[in-house]
Amino acid sequence: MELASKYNPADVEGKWYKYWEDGKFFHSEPDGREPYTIVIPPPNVTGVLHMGHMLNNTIQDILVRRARMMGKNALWVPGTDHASIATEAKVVGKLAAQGIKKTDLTREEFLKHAWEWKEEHGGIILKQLRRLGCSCDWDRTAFTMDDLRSESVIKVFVDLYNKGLIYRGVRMVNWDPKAQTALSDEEVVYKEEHSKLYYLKYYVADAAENPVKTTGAEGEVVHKDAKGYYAVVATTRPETIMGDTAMCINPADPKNGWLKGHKVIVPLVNRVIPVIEDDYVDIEFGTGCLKVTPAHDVNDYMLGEKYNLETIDIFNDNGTLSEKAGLYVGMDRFAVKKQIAVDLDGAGLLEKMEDYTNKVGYSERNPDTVIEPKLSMQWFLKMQHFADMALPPVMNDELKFYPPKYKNTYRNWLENIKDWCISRQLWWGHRIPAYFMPKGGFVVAETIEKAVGLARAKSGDASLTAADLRQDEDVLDTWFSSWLWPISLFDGINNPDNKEINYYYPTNDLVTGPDIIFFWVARMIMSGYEYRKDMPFKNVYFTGIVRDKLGRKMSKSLGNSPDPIGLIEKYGADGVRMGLMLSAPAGNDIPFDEAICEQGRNFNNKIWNAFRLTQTWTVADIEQPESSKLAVDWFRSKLSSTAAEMDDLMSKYRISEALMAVYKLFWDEFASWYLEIIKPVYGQPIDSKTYNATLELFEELLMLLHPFMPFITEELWQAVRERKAGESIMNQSIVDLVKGKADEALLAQFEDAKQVVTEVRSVRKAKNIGPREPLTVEAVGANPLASLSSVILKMAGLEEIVVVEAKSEGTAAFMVGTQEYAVRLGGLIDVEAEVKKMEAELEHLEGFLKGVNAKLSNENFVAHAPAAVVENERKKQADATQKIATLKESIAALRK
RNA sequence: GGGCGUUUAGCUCAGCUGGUUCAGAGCAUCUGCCUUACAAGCAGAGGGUCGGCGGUUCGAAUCCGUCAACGCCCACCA
Repeated sequence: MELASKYNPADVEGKWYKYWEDGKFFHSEPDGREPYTIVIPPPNVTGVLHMGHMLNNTIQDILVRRARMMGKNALWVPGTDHASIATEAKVVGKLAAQGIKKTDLTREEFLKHAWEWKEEHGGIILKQLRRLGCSCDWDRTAFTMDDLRSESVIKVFVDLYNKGLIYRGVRMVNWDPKAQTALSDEEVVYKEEHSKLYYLKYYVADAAENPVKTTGAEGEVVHKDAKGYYAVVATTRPETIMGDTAMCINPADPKNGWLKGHKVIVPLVNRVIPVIEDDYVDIEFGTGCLKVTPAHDVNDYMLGEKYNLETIDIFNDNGTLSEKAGLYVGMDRFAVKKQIAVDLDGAGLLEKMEDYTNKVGYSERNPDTVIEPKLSMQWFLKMQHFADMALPPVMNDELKFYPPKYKNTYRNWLENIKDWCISRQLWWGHRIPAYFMPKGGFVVAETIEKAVGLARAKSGDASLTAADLRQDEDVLDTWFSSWLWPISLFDGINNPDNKEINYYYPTNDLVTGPDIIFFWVARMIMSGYEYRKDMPFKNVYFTGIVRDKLGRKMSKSLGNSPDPIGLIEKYGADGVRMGLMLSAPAGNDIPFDEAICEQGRNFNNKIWNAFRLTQTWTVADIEQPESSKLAVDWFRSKLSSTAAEMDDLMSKYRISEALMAVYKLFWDEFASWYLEIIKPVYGQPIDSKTYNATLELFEELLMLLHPFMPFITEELWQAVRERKAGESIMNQSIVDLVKGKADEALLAQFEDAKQVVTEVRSVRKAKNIGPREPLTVEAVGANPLASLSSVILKMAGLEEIVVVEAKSEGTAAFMVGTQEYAVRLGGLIDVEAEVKKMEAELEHLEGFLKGVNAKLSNENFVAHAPAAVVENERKKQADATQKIATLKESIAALRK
């Protein structure tokens, strides 16, 4: 068979993926084996694959494929998230492009459009994951809004409500005026912004009946002009003054003490408001006077509660000013901000403006929308109960975080937990199962039928029917369904004692980004303990963020994100997987440079060509050369020790290091040493013993590589020998490889032999001697590597290695350990260069010896250091002394 | 304003509780090679006073303190 000299991934990837999928090799059912389970972090149903997904899913696939080959019953459950707000925003956008406004549609009509969109775009990402090679059990593909998952969500809501953990109430929430919904605290992203601090005049209103009494005390600041006394308030939000219902000072503030007990006038609005006192106010900030707008600021709300202030909500849901504002009604909040500054200034009420930098909250899903703190009626989940359960297992490492630094982040959040606003004023999502009764009040139930029953009982009106009940319009936060994912995927909410949940739960590894540690990871841990009394996963592996090579986040607007499918087409899925993994140590951000995929592709090619070499040989029943026998023994040991090393690295989630270990094993040890040793002279046949051993070793290498590079390894594994139908490399066991014993002594000896070969090659290069020019090497005194002579002869192109008492003239010497070797060069020797080289080494060694001697002559060292360390220093001393003597002799011999 | 993390070769990173022959890897670089598996390759080579300073110790890249730079998370200073 003629094989191309370059591996072409496009020829094989589709073929083998289909083979795996058709063969149901990814499918898992509970059985007697130990399970290994991963649930996918469900990507947004309408999303497309980006580099973050590529990284994340490559890691998961490596873990699950390796577990499968380690004899576990491995299951990776795929699925997608309905992504309530993000998807709804996309659908709204698409409808808008068609000239349809959401507000013109009924809920049912809108949902029809949304489902159509989901059918059209949903699943693209799952197809893309197949291109990557992901070994998900597609038969189990789930969706957070499919029937089972929806039923689970509703059931949990009802349960938590009945437990008194869910409540409904008017609270200050984060309002997204574009999507017109409340958001949780976690969905608000704060960005630093350059803005202005406006200093506004609030005139004293009651100077007539309550004369202003200034004390003249030190530090007092009194403002007065023709119109009377006034206070100055510094604010970044002048457009909210219509909602002011008090002004607040710190009772201990000497600047403003004279304002105590007075009333002031809100500028432009002309409302008279009281001056209240609270030590919440920072004396140092601005003027020490704070305007209090209970409806539009979280802290002001708190003050409002405390002092029973009136709350004037001046905004409509879409961010324009409402009737209650009295001024600027119908104008957008940002237009008002501009206009009111002009108007205040015109009225002489703006004392000054200063540049100011502050943090402004934006919607995570509508990144250009400024969040408005707003009072509204919402549903909340009490979190303290959950935080109490979820903190200990992580802190005591029952549930492990990799890297562990995220434990701090986690703890910090849980120790300052706030209630979770779970309702969203959206249509795409799980509708809250609360039903309002005609005469007020509501009931919470899984179904309308149950709700009717409850409503009759609660209201005492037995004639109530479903038509009388009005279901809450709101849906639940997306994360209120994803937090159940590891349970709901196995139907463990609806059916808590089923075989699957009992078998697969708790899952093993969760692979995700640290950006959703609060949104998702923490909450899954909470729901896990609430509904299974157990952790949802044993380990969490936090990946880094994929950045471009300049260290910037990848983003659409920067256009610095490569197209993953394009990369796969260019380098092959295996090449891209490898490129990503080589640059991805756990927990660090990944500066991704497309060039690294070349390394992956080149490695594929190397493997391909190693296979190609084996195909060129003719096999004969001839005697096995000594060197080949040694090579086989050595490489078996090498493979075992590397397999064990990989196992250790994988257990610590040091995936890129495990990959590097097998990369070097293949390229440096197998291709550069093993194959070169056993390679027959061109045209000559290979003995069958070596040939068979080589194919076995090659297969074993493919098995170790398979989790990282599934496609090429399957292709070659299938090509190495005839396979039965339905066989696949992905089902082979690597347990024996990992447990294999290595002959450490042989490995060490081989390293020395390799060093001899390298030294000889180095001499050849320095002296310009061709690689096939036969040479003789002298081993001075003895040759401890005699047993490996056949290997050294072949690899260094030597005629023979002779043991001599003293080395001859005209040789280039080198040392391996404490053993001296010398290459006979005849007339080619350059005495001066040789002496120079040796002198340099001598100098080096003498310096080294000096250091060792200093240590050993230090009484403190000998007295305090452990015996083994001292012993080692003595050995260093002896070795160095011997080497120095040898070198000196050599130099003297050359000089004579 | 708190908290965490990072700083080791040109680049990306290892280096665990201080001591296994003067600090390692991959990539990149340099030199020589189209040697019939592979130029997406082969062979050889060079390259770092471990961010600065101070301390503990017989001994520090490794522990402590401090400073600096960068990054991340959290927080109600309008």
